[in-house]
Amino acid sequence: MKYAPFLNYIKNFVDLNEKEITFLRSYTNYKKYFKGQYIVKQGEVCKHTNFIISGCTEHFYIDQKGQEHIVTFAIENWWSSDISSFITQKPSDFNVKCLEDTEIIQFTCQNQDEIFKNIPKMETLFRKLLEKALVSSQKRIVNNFSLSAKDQYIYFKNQYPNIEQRVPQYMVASYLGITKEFLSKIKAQLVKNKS
Amino acid sequence: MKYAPFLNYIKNFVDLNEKEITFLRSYTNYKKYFKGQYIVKQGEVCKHTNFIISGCTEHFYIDQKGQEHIVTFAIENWWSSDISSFITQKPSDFNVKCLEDTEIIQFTCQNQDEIFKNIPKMETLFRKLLEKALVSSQKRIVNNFSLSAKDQYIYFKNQYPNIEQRVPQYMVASYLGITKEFLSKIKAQLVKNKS
DNA sequence: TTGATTTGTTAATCTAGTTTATTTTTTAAA
DNA sequence: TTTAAAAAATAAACTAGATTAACAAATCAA
Repeated sequence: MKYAPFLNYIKNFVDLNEKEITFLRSYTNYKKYFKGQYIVKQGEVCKHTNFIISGCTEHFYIDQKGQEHIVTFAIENWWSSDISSFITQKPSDFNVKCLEDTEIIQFTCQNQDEIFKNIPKMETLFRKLLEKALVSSQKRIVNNFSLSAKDQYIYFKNQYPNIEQRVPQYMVASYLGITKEFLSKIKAQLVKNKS
Repeated sequence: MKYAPFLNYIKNFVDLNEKEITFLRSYTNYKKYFKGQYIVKQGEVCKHTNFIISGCTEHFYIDQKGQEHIVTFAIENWWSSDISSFITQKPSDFNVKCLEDTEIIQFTCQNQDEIFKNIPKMETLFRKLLEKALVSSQKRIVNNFSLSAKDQYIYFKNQYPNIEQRVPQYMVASYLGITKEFLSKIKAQLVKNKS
């Protein structure tokens, strides 16, 4: 029953009856990707909103200078897509790539509209999820303003304790917006000060 | 008719009938603030979502080191509140202060729920507004990653051409996350290179 | 109309984080 | 089990932007 983790997640927020669950299932679909595969590609339209039921993804882009920047990671029970491209249906500025074998439940823009029309509770859920996502995006900007690289790293570890072990260190550095060399220096410093 | 700019704004996105407009008006209220007054105060709960019909506000916070950071400005036809505090009804980490005399339409959390329950189109509108807000918040993080302070300033001027003339330069610097001295240097440099 | 406060400029010095280069450790494939 | 490739550590030279300080305009209150 591949849908179970998805339906359990939804159940945390809203109660759906049998009919609504059936509807939701018929307007979404399951997909499996392998490590290294792309779910979204920079330059192509992001056609789906994806919910991760297992695995781990990185969201990154390549800037004009050819530099790669990781915007975020996503793991089980997170949503993973490029909203900007999804809502405008224009080419995406981002890549979503699997760092592990990854299973998702996904739905298209059209199907999302149908879901919201037929199950208004789902639109309320999404409105609330967006509120939370906006709050944490703003929080990240604020941290960028106020915290040193070291404190941002500590904040990242506290907020996402499960992620650091699953991704290479140079990716954490990229997420933090610093070089891998500097993160290495920060970690050495933290180890020294602890003892 | 103080409500006109607000209703016109709404009309850009959704069609409301007379009954819905009446409902909306009875669940919102008009308020006027003078230059220098606070709409939201750090440490107090943000009780309203505010829509600016005239004027200009700054959203800022004071960090542990006592430093002030401007997170954003807001002018006519923008929403202005602290979502985090509004949705949790916990004390806000931010201040919203009027940089000019400012007129707003506002509604409480409870009334927002009533509005969404009675006019589902309004919840759809807000869901879409939140999507856009999230996209532009993410864009700001991306710019922070990729652009130099100079290019971020240029981006700011292009994206918000109306704001720079209305606020002092040191506030623009604060918004950009740089010192006023450095912004002054950047501007001198831009003037020199233009000629 | 003047003094006081707010805003903006310039320049010297300083520092958090980058760049470049080399070495070491870990991982994974054969 | 060996070996090549990927990831991490270390260190020196470098730079974008901060800090400090002194001063110049502009605005405002009285």
